[in-house]
Amino acid sequence: MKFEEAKERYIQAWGALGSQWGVNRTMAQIHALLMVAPDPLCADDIMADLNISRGNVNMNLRALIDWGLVRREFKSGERKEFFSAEKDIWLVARQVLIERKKRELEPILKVLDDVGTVEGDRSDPQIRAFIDTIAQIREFAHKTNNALEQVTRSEGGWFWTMLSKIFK
Amino acid sequence: MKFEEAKERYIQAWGALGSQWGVNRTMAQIHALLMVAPDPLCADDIMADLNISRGNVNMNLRALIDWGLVRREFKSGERKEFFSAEKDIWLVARQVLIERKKRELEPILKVLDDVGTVEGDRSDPQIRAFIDTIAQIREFAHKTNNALEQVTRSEGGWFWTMLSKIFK
DNA sequence: TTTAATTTTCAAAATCTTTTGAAAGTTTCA
DNA sequence: TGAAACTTTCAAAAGATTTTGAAAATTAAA
Repeated sequence: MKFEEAKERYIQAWGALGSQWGVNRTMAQIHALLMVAPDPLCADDIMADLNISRGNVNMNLRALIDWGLVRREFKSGERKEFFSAEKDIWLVARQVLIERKKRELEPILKVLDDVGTVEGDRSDPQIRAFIDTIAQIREFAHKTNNALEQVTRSEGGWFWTMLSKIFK
Repeated sequence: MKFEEAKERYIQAWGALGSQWGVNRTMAQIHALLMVAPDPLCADDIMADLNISRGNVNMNLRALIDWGLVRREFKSGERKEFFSAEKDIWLVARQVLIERKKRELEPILKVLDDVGTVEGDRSDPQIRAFIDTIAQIREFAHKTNNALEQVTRSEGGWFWTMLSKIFK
């Protein structure tokens, strides 16, 4: 396979993966592009490579920065901004876990804690089933949250450690 | 909080969570509803509860069955079909991991294996960076795939086991 | 077989999300 | 300061996804 074709296939696949996991396809594609770029890229580079508008590039770059996956870079002698992505995939995964935990797991924890305090007749099968299932989900969510907390605390080799623990 | 309000909050939150993770909001809501229902529900029950059309209920129920999260139930003396969801949240999580692994992780593994064989001048920084990053992602993806394979193989208490290993 | 109950399908409509592009804003340099 | 280079914003357009609802298909009882 030629380089251009391989790069295209990889970027498309990464975009599709993002889509399936609720991440904007273009955001994932920009991320994919930056991950394989040997040097930081500017907005025009990304516009040309992915064939998208300046506004689109700008918005998605800011989202990536907000997710902690992309950094602004300043090149001496250049007026415009450049951007680069973390290349260590373990650190990328860690950062994604940290953000999704904060953005998605923690808010639902709050809801589960709230609705777990429902008042009502516990002999009503509707209410009893609700309370039981919520208690179970709540326990699961808290345990998952704690596990992620631990796992993302250690910066280096955390996933290796975890994997070797699972397998042994 | 009253039961109806709590149930509503929980179903909305579950739907939003699904959305954020690339799952149809209504599909997640139907799943949420079935998880707290003490007995199997029929299409009309779900239509009434969530205020959605019959076609919508039908399509999303079939998707849930396809994901292995909902079962058809037959009630004696009743002509219509009823539906129930697995209530053990650990088994639900396991099933979701199994399906996402199959649907999303494995296809990208194939792409990474393919694009890793790119031909070209390794002294070109573009090509070198591409090959290096792909190799890293590929290793990560394969390790994750193997870990999930192991973790989802054991039916009971798998997650507990994993969690206790992470913490010890 | 006929009829009634129920489920499934899918084209069109509604809704939601993403993208564009041009105007406004900001920064840098002469 | 003024002008050029560059970035940001956001309303409108395009595009994608979801939902509806009525017709077709299926199933079970009479």
